[in-house]
Amino acid sequence: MGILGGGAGGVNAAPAVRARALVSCALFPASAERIVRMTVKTRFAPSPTGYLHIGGARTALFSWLYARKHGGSFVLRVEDTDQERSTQESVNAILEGMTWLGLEYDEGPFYQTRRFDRYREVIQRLLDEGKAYKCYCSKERLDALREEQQKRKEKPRYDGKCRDLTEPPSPDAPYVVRFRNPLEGQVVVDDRVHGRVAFSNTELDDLIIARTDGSPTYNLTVVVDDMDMGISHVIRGDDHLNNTPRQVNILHALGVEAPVYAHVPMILGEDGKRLSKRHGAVSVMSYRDEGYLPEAVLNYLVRLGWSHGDQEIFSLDEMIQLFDIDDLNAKASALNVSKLNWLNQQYMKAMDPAHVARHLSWHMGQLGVDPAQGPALEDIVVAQRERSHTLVEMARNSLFFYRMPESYDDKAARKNLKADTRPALEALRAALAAAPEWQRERLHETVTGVAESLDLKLGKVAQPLRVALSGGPVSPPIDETLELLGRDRSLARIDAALQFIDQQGQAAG
RNA sequence: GCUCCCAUCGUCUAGCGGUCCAGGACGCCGCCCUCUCACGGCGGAAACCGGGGUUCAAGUCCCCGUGGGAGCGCCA
Repeated sequence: MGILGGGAGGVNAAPAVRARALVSCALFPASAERIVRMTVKTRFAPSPTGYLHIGGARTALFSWLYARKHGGSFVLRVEDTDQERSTQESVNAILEGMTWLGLEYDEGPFYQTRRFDRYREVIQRLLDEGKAYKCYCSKERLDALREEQQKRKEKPRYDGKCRDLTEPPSPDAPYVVRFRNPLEGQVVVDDRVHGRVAFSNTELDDLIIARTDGSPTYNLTVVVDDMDMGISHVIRGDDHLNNTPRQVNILHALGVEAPVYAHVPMILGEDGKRLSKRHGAVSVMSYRDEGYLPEAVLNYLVRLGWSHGDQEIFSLDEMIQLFDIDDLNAKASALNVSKLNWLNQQYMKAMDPAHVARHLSWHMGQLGVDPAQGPALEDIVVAQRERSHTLVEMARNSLFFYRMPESYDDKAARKNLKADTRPALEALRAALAAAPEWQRERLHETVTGVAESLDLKLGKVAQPLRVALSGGPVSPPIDETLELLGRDRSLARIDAALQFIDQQGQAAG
């Protein structure tokens, strides 16, 4: 079960959806048809000002899973209205991260900068309908206002000076457009992870929806896009929870229903503090660089804030089938590298070695090794996966299969490559040179044979041999190591070790 | 400062009023296995933030406190 299990997959999800829809029908017969037809559409809407953040990747994963589970679609939208900070490199980096994780989108990427005409149209409509107004207040006045309010220990907000203005102060005075937020009542958000959250309209002010240059702001573009794109479920970080009532008000002013919201908690660093660069791996691609399999990262992320009983390992199909927003935790969760390491190893052990080998190949390349010049990587994977947590670790520990170790591990050499062990190495060299068949079981017999003939325990001959072959105290079982390394390389390394022992002897004498 | 959110082992979590002297996982400790390191197996230490209620019964519901976090931009 688990990792490799294709199994039942998403097919089983369909009846569940239907069952839920039927319940809704019973409660709201009038809207039954609409509910049944409503297709799930989720979105991931990063702003391209950096890399794909691990927290962003998790909300993207949740959105993606939810869409997949319900046979809906997943939209990628690039929120690049801040033209100062948005870059194409960043867009590429985000796309690269999504691709590496395998979170393919069904629609998009849509760029907000290409939809300015549409936003202008909506802003104009709001203006025409009196649901928005022009504000001529200068930045200076606004700054002063804010400062004063803070001094008075009040929540800084716009005072509505231009709200009821009928004439502009001067014919071509510059202005921003503000949304006319309701003065009374409250906005209730039925959040799928936080439950019912009520905000009083008196806490909200008239936010700017168009800047002096006419460009739209975030709260406006989000609302227009979610509306136009038919987003049914907005799954995003809970740092947006406070923006939600404003967005709901704009949506209502536009005459549409708000989508379902699910504000997922943010991810914390290992120290429980807000994730930042100093925590190391914050970008998704750094997880590739550090040797994690995308499947393991996905599994790790899905378990952060979500669970299904005691199950720890989920195949993609299982995730799709079992994931539900209602099972999301409301508490922020801290990253835990040791658990990721464990999971990654579980995946390396359970997945098809050929698949793991493809990833390992990239890491070998990073270390300057051409895997074609040595044992098949698939075999290396099988030999090393039990003693590696990451692909980087696996690659480093496997370097000796592809090139002569530059030096011996100090401690290991002192203990195992010395005059005392020379006879064992010599005997091994002779026996291995004469071995009729270079094959694991035979090699095992050869090594144990040498040990017996010298009346030594296996460890007494295996360990010096290990150091001779690998340069250090750790390697796969000695027979396996020999088999993978091959006869020529093995003999050459024993010779080198014998020579090393002699040199040490001379130096000492 | 104001508003909103959050609170079970170190960490990720189970728990959806009685089955909890709180279960699982990672990590940690011990033992077993063993040619090294591991893997694996077995065992162990380790938590309901505090205080009030509600109830026959509270980790589970309510309130307050405390502690964390987020938002309050012509950023997104």
